Amino acid sequence: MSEATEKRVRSRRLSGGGVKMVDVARLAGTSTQTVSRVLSRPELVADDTRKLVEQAIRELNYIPNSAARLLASSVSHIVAVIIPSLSATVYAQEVHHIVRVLEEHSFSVVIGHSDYSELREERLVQSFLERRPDGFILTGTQHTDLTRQLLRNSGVPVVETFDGDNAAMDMSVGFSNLEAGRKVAELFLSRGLTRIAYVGGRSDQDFRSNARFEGLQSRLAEAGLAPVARIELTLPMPAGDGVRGLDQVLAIDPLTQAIFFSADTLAISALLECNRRGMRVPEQLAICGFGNYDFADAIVPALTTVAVPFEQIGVLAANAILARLDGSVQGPSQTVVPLQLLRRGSA
Amino acid sequence: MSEATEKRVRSRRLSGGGVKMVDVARLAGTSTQTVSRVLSRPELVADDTRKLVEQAIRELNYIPNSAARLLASSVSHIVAVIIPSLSATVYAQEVHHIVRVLEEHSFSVVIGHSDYSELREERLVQSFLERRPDGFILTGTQHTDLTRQLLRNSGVPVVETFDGDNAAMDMSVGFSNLEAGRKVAELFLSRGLTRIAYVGGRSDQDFRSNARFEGLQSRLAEAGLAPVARIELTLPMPAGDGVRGLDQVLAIDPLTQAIFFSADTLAISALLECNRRGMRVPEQLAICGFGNYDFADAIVPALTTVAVPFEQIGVLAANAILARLDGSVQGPSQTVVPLQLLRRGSA
DNA sequence: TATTTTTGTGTTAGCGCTATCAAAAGGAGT
DNA sequence: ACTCCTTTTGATAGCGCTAACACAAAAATA
Repeated sequence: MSEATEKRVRSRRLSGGGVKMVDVARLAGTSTQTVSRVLSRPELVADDTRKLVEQAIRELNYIPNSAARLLASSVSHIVAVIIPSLSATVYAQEVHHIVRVLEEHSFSVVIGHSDYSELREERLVQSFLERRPDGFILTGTQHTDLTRQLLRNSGVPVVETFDGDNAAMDMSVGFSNLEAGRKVAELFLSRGLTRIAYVGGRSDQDFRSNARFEGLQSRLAEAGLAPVARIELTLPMPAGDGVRGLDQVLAIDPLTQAIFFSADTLAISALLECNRRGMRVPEQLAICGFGNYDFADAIVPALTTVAVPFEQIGVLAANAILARLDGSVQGPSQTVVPLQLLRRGSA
Repeated sequence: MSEATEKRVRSRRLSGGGVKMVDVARLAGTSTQTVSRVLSRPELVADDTRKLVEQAIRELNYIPNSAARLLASSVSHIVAVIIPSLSATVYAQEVHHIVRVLEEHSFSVVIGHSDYSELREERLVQSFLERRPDGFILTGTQHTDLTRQLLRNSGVPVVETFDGDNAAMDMSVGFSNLEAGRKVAELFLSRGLTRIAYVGGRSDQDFRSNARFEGLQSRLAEAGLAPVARIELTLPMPAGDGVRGLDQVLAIDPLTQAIFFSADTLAISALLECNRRGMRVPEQLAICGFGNYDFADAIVPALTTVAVPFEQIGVLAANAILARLDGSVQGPSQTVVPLQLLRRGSA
């Protein structure tokens, strides 16, 4: 921001409302301390005084300054949330519920996008720490050393989400991507399918997709099989990438019998493309998605997929922060939410 | 938060890092003012001094306290965004781009959900004002009187989004819902369809859907027609509501020839249901959606819909705030982004 | 050389609030 | 009446930073 800007901003702000606690105190005929108490611990103030103060607050349209409060009390009532991107529905869903729960407890949520980059995440953590948040909610367990160090030093409660396979820094709320992969392998095997492919995000970007692939691979290995192809798409993956993934798989092995897509959006667009091409699903090609997306059961055939309780993850993550803050829970914790394989028409 | 909580939070915070600007100044052998300058206007500091200070900052892992900065300078670098809900893709998209643009200019975004309620919006505005944001981005132009008054008093730049039909408080970035409705009516009329229904949100919740309906209705009226049905669904509307809307329309008039759905999610689930029931689209029933959702052109038949540049709205809204803050733009402004009717298979 | 201007840095006084302690007022017990 | 508590309120001193000015040193000008 330019020098001129700062000036302009300040003068605007000063000219605006500008009612302070002293003004309220004066009008109510009390000290600022009493006003402060009415706001934060009204039970300590006599009823008559409290009403007087509340009246003055209303009359003056007084709005407390949270910066001054934070400075004096070191409580910000802010929770910082960093996700890869809000344009992926799963994260938007998660954040929705985080915001919902935290709003009820009068915490504000600040949001940042890591864009699937640890380095961007690090920068965000650094910048968010300036606001002295009371909690951090991150995605995944992959972070730079500096990120870890900064968070540890700050002493802020941290929840890592979406990864139930790896050790967390502090608290974690996730699901087992490994298990998801194994479940899908299990399903394909039970149908006697052997030529199985995987389509997911680039392995250097999408660590949780890697775990799903590993789960798939390990279960196949136990049956003496190996995936016929693994396609890596650059993040973020628009729905249309599903068709590209499908084509790449078929280019590698035209006789592929089953594909596990790391996201329902990909699976759905691939499935619809199969319909258009007259490729029969699941007879000719079985398709399994991940996430139980909105339209997964509306299309024909309905999409077989792994249901993940993303909303629940958001709620639990928010609650984990709250529980730590009010002291009802002390140490680290790891919560793993259950997955459900939804067997429908496509596999 | 309980009394015990506050104590715990404070003691945690005090024990944490706790490096302040004086510590940096001491180590660098300068005054705090010089450190402050290195952070905010490094060009004013001699190269040697600057390096010394930067070194000290790194060595101590110093992280500035934005609350103290705000208190002293009245610039928060926060923009508050209030949307109905993050679980609706359109708003998630918008917010994604708001966050993206503002992050680049080192602004933080705090998010709140109005849940389609003016009263909740009012409460959020009140609570966000405590953080002294440098800007507000709201959804729609429908607000309580107190909301307007608070915002006006605060002097903060405000952008209202998604509504290009009504007058804005300050700045606005939206599209004409009215025009959208008229465009769709035009399309149906050009196909010779006369029995036309509308499915959207409840009229006391979804004001922008109301405008779309009015557009539809007014254009039909010009042709001497009237909608055969208007279905109002309670928000938020999950995709499955599309089928309910479809059923309600057919219950009122089984001979309905065309339906305009106020959101693609509804239209898509209705269209897929028609396929399942063997109802031919568009011959038997034409369907038009709104929003050009992800899978709109992947289904069969492809969904005819109104494309709205939601991303662009996010970008423009963020830029409007930034432009106002750096003084390059002064007064109120209204930006109306263009809509595009995408004629595809379903209508 | 004397004088002005520019550049770089330090000093001081808050920003608006809360923690902490002090103290006054009222009530209960002896 | 007296002490001892409880309840309620106020005075004071920061929280960590920056704006505004003051001032010294260096550079430019006369």
